[in-house]
Amino acid sequence: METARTAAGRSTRDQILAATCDLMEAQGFHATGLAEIIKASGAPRGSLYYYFPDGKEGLAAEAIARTGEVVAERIRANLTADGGVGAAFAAFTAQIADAIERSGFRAGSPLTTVAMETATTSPRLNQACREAYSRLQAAFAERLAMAGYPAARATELAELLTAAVEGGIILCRTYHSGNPLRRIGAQIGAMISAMPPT
Amino acid sequence: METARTAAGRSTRDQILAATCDLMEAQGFHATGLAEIIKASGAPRGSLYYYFPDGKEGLAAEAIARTGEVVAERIRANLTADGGVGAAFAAFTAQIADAIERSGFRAGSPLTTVAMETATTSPRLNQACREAYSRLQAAFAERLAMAGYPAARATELAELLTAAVEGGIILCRTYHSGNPLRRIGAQIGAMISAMPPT
DNA sequence: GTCTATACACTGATAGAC
DNA sequence: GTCTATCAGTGTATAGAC
Repeated sequence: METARTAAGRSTRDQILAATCDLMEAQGFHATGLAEIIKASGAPRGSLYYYFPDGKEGLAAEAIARTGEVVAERIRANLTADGGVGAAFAAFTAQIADAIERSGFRAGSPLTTVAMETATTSPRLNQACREAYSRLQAAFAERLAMAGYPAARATELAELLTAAVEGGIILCRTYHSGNPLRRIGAQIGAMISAMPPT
Repeated sequence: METARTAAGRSTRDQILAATCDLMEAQGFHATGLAEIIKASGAPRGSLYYYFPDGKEGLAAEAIARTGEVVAERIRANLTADGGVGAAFAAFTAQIADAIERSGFRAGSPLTTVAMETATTSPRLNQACREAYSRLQAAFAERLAMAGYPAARATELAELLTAAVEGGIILCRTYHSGNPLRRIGAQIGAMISAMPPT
């Protein structure tokens, strides 16, 4: 399949997808209109249904999938195991807190809103969210396994880390401050450090 | 101000508010229409703007406030300190997991979706969410203080518990299972038990 | 590939009768 | 207090020209 390229080298399809990711992260599924996506992406108006014949739901499903990959990759890249997993996790959450602040509290937890909106109303988007969360958890688990945790324990702990980060981001965006996540990361980090991998 | 009562003894205003709480918990703010609220509440069509002259936003703000009070009360009632705070927290999360399953994964985290949708788009709803979350955290902190934690430490730990529960519920609703929250509650509970209140 | 025009179902909100 | 009628706006989606 041929893909047209813009001057910036990103395909029109890609621009639409990227704008969808951003807007749904900030506002969720229902608050984000197709018109808004087109406007934000700078893509040609007529090409949305050409590239995404399934309309808004198909577009959102792909956006969720991409977000899952991007975030999982970010976990692998930024959750370094130097100085122990506990300290590394605290530093990782602090990094996220910085990014949330820089975004003006529009970014963070890019799956949460859509996941909650569609958990029982769109099987397709629910499935996409499941797969995306599974990727995040797998990325955490991979890092924990590398730090010496047995596979089962790594999986279990990864689920806790995923939830703690999600919950922390919700508080950050609500309170317009990065500090809740920083404090949560520090506390979980200390707890991890106090408990051996065993 | 006089308040009309229905046969069931609940005011029309109350029915509308209760329906709004339920629907926004399941779907969020933008997906919930006023028509849907009227239908679900069984309230007279003409009375919505009579009781809530500020329209949807005012109605939602009150629903958020009520939800905050209800959930904080539930924390105080169900987070018993018997057998240590760690075990009590694990039991508390298991209770929530049961309720989520019983609801068909429509209930749980009644503030999350609206909080995320409106964090940067509606100052009024953002403020309502802040106050609601503060009540939850205060309820947790109160229980921790009763268990022997110094005030500052209780506040900090309460923030972690709030975030962990929120994050766990997101996973439960996404995966259509109560187990993520049960596992998370057990892990946090164990960590708390291993660390003295100091 | 992209455009415009358009269909048609809502949405939240208001006015005025009863 | 409640109802109905109505408004203007927006939502997604489609058809057909270019």
